Amino acid sequence: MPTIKDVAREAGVSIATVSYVLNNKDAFVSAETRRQVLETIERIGYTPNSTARNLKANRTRLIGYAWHEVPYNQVNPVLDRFTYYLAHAAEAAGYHVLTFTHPVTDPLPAYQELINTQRVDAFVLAGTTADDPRIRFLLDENFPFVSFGRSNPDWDFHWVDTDALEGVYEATQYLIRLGHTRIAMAAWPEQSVSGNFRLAGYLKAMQQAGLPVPPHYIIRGEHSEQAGREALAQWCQLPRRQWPTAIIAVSDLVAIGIMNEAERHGLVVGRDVSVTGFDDAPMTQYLRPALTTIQQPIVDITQALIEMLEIVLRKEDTSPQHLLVPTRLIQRASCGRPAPSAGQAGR
Amino acid sequence: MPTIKDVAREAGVSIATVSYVLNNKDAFVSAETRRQVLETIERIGYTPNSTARNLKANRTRLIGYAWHEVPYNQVNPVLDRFTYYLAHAAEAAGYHVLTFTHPVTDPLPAYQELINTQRVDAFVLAGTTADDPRIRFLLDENFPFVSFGRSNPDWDFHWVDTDALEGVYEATQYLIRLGHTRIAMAAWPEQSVSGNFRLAGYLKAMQQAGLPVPPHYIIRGEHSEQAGREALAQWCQLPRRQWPTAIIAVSDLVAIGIMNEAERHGLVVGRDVSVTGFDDAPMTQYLRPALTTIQQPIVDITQALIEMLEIVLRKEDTSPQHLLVPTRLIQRASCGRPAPSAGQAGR
DNA sequence: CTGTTAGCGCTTTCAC
DNA sequence: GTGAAAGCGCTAACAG
Repeated sequence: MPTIKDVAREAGVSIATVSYVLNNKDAFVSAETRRQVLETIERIGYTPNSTARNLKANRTRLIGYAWHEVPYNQVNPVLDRFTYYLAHAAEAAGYHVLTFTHPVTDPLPAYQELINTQRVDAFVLAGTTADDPRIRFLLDENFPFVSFGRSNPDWDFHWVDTDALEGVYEATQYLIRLGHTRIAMAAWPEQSVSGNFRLAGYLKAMQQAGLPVPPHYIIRGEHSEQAGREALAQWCQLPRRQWPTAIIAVSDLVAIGIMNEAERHGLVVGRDVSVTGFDDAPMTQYLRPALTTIQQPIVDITQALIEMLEIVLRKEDTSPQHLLVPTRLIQRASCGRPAPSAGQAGR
Repeated sequence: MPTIKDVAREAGVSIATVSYVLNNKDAFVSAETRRQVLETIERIGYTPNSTARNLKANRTRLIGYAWHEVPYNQVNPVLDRFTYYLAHAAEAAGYHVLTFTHPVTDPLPAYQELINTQRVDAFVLAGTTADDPRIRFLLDENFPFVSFGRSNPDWDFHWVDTDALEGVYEATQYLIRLGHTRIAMAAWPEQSVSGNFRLAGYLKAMQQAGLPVPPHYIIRGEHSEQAGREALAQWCQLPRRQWPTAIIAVSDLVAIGIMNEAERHGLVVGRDVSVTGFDDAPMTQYLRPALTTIQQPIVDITQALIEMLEIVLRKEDTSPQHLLVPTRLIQRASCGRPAPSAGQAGR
């Protein structure tokens, strides 16, 4: 690989001059010399060595992003896409993404190591939780990062998040417009920050429409197919005329559990019971019936994150920025009007 | 961040000495000095700067891996997992993965750029095709890489691949053992290297069992749900007693199309028609019926790739290595015995 | 305008 | 055993 020295020698100039044309310090070099250097660079096929540049500039142009360890048979559909578009957005800004892994229960050493070795300039976080130790840690370390997802309201850091509250609010309104009055929600545990926003959207729509939300209409469970099954099974134990005619699931996976269990109970999804999910996971469009769901605007989110990161890395002392990105309701066959009898029964 | 100079000053030694203890050049430094330096390093919290080390050593300890651009609503389930485990295996070997993107139709500039800027030490390729331009390019450039997937047989490079032929062979045998005789296959276009191995596995089992494979039992199509639907629709146009009672799909997505179309034709999958997929995509276990499929041993593959890469990077002049990793058949509800009448009809 | 030079943080030869 | 010093490839004062 040719170095700056080779270019200098070949072009008959000093390495400084080469460096000047490389860095567009046009004022420092005559048009003619510039032309010559450029020609030489082209001819011998020279590209600056990024390691050397980075050493000099004390940066890496690398952004660290941790994969979440995931059980073999479970995948977070959103984060997969997220990683791709993050890399894409980062490249447009002149960065690359360094992906790393860590044990779910003990993420900090991996971050610490990357900071200590000065391997990355910043981190992008995803899948944040309440009291997220990573955020606390990076805040303490005063190391640059931006987060996809919120955490504790009193922690001040840059984040971008899906406006899940609004998204679920709209989905619920959609069900109400279809004529549903008995709408239930399969939610996540109370500790889940994002789960609570989704729940709040449901509650907001129900309240606004003056529809009752009996306590047993909210069932909390893990992020699993099983949790969806159990929720539906529980609702099916209510007296028939109290059965919800529509169900908001906190995620696609939970929605799938609900759909599968509905089938077991002889219910036709989209007719006897309407179901919505959240995420627009890859396969959901091919489910029978195809799942109505709330799509997260991953492309917008990754772009916003990188823009924020550029601000952070420029060290302009702006106060932490926050951005809520709107979702999109993907209407498919899993939702329909309530059966006439069912629709009335709630009144 | 403290540097090696800080350590030297604090410990009252030269930076050379610090470097010696850092690099375990034990012979060069007395036990006592060594102890002192270590203590100082610990005290001031020093970690060597990786950029400086890499500049000196003329390497990056970074492995480039390209995400495949993917239509928004389609995800390659295998490659998502692959990326995670690749990062994991790389870390165990002291490397990190740099993920980058490129337009599907024009991958080379992205690789070229990374090589020229000396951003990475090597590449890992995935999703290889026949005449894969990336392989040809890297071979020409003589740049280190290993590949998940084969390409042209006359190109000599390091690869690891799923033993898809054997996997489909076993799956077909499984269907034969269940009593099926009219087994069809939804395959990929002829240009697909991996598709052809899968097809060969099917043919091998059929031939070995002495079962007929009429030409219309092999339908080729793209990697899409639609392709699966179209294949089944075509088979359904045959006289009823020639309908296949079992279908090997070249991928899960195609299998889903087959299942969905079967439903449209009033066929119950697992009873009237058995279906197998390939990949064990995340959601397939939750389909109704759950999909019998062939799982690729991603963890083994990534580990093997990294091991090979270490050999390549050590520049030991071993001839290119190849490794075929066995698959696992995941038996679920989409396969059953043929209906008695159907089973006979083929004879 | 152009070149000389110091140095980014580290490793390693070579003297002592 | 230890340290001085050269140098990896580059940038940017500074001098001319």
